[in-house]
Amino acid sequence: MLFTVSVVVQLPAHSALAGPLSYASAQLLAPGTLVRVPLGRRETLGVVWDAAAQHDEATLRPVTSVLDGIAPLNAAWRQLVGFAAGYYQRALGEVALAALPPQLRELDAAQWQRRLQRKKRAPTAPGSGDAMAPPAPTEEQALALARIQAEDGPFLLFGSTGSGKTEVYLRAVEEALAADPLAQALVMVPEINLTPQLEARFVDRFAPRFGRQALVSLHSGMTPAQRLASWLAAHAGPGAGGARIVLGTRMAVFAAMPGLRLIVVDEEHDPSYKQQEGARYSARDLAVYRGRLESRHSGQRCAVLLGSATPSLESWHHSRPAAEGGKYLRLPMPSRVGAGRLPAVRLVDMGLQPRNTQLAPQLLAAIGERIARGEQAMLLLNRRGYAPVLACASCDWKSLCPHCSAYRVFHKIDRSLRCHHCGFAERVPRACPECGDVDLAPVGRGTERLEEHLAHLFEDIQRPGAEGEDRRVRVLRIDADSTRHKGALEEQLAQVHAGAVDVLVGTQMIAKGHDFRRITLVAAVNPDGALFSSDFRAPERLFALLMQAAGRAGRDAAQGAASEMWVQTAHPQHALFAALRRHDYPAFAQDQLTERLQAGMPPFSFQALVRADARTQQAAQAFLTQASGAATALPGADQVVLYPAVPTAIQRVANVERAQMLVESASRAALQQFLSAWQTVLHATRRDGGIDGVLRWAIDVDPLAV
DNA sequence: AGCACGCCGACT
DNA sequence: GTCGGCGTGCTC
Repeated sequence: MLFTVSVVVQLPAHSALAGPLSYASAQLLAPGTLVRVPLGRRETLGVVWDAAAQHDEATLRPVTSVLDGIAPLNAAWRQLVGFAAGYYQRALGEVALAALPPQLRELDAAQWQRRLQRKKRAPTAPGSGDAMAPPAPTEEQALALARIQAEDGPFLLFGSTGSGKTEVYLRAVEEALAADPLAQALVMVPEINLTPQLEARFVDRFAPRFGRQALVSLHSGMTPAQRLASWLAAHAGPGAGGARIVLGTRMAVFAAMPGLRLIVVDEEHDPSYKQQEGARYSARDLAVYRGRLESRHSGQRCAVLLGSATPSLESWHHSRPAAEGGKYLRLPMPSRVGAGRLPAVRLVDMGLQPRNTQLAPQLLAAIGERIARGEQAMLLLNRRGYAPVLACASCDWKSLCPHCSAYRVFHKIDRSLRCHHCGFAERVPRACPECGDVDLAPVGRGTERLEEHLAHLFEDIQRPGAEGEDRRVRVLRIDADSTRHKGALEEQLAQVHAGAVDVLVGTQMIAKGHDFRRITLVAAVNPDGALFSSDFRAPERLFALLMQAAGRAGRDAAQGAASEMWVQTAHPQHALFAALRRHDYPAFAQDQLTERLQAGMPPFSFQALVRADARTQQAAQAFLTQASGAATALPGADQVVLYPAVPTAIQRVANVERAQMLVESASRAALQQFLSAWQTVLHATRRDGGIDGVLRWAIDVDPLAV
């Protein structure tokens, strides 16, 4: 007797085979079982999806092998994957297989057996249990924890920088795990860079009690073997000697965890939670959905805890009072732990400075004072390289990228012109390629140039120190360029912590999460770009960045009162800065939400973006226009607005022209219904629409940048 | 997506 | 005369 099983395999949505495939099997295979199946000429990993049917069809190819020793993926996991595939408009198999560790795909039956044998060693003994006593929770923390215990959530922990959100996470995890020996917790952070310090805190707290192997990490910086090991430990669960706590980046939202009872999303506003290729899911939104699913399937609550000092406007809006329709429970923690006060915000009106002033004299003086006192300053400039453009003084040549509609950035360190979009790099020409003039001048400023400028300004200043000691001012730059090599970021951060740096210059990567105790002055050098950006979320990101940066300063109680956040701006009267000055996120959010409501933008409407890549801009737009013309009668179309096709912000990247079309609706359900119907039309338009040179297209649901 | 098959240019 | 370019087409 042969059974028929349906199996999902990795095939992209635009292939003719979108759904599960049918195979024959001698055994009855439970849904969620991992199998290897033949597909065309190759063999591939698949997941059994539906319950087996009983009829035997002789025509079906048989399942090659079953990955035994690994429990079937449970119903909650399968439903999460199914939901994500539907919501983000991707093939089921693509999402399912992308959610599994890549190495699992590569192991054939024999290799899998060998790995199983190797893994059969005694589990490590739990620790001795003598952890350092954690600090007593503050009143605010205790109150937040009590509500997390007592209510359903999802929760939005709205805690200012330094209010001790991490301590709340630690205790919430502790309580969740204590309630049930089989319980598991998932804790997510936005960036790999932030995992080591989070890991350290969790290991300190939990390794003595549960053993080190009870904590595993999942992020793209790990080797394939490590990722597989972590994933298997999470999937095995505490009952089989596996993991109790999973720490990770957005990919961890898909970790198989049989006993999941708590999901924490730290810095929930961070754009890194949105995947930017393939299935463009939001790990934060999926976390909320997963919490509901896990609760429903297990009959026990799986709590979801989102945390931020500057929540996304979506989450903030969701956490309005329940009487007004709010679905999340807001838990405010306004105070800073340890009496460290938030820094005073000082706005420098750059309109009053001579044109092209890079650093205002009063800011320089303030930095000088900090250095003289042996304190540190941090300068933020969101532009790496020396100058964003190199231009000829006598003709109109500029350092345009030959492959993109963008300028190549001048990097003085290796005298190169580098395109930050396609990677194309060349040595800086000796003379203008157009007219031969040797006078090529950098236009605008990046971190390299700021670093150089500061070194020059402080050339003759001596920092305090003993006689005979090298007392020159030490400037360090940290950005994607300075940290390209493995371990470089850690090494540079260590220098800052050790006090071997007086002035730190960097991009936003230094504003996030790192705890610099000796920094007492933070300055945003040129943040104005975001004030009048065409991206309606730019102010939200700027506010979050500045608040987060301000939080870097004055963490040390002794210095807190004197620490400062400086902002150089040509628009000091802007409402964003007024709110920043008062550290008043709620006021800022209220302003923004009012604007969004009036303009009918998210969270008061729902959006999707269809992006098309083509050989010519004309083809990319024609494809979208034609597909939209054929969409008027589709279900949901009457509640959906299709905007005209437009070139993307950077119209050409690596010689590919890109266009996009915004789709908007006041109803999420209508948008969903429309998009899934429209997929067919888009496929057909690509296939036989008669437009040459269309390379690919993709839908981005809930896009972050429109 | 892979991985084939399938027809036209520069080389062991 | 072959090796190999990537253009269509199929995979339960």
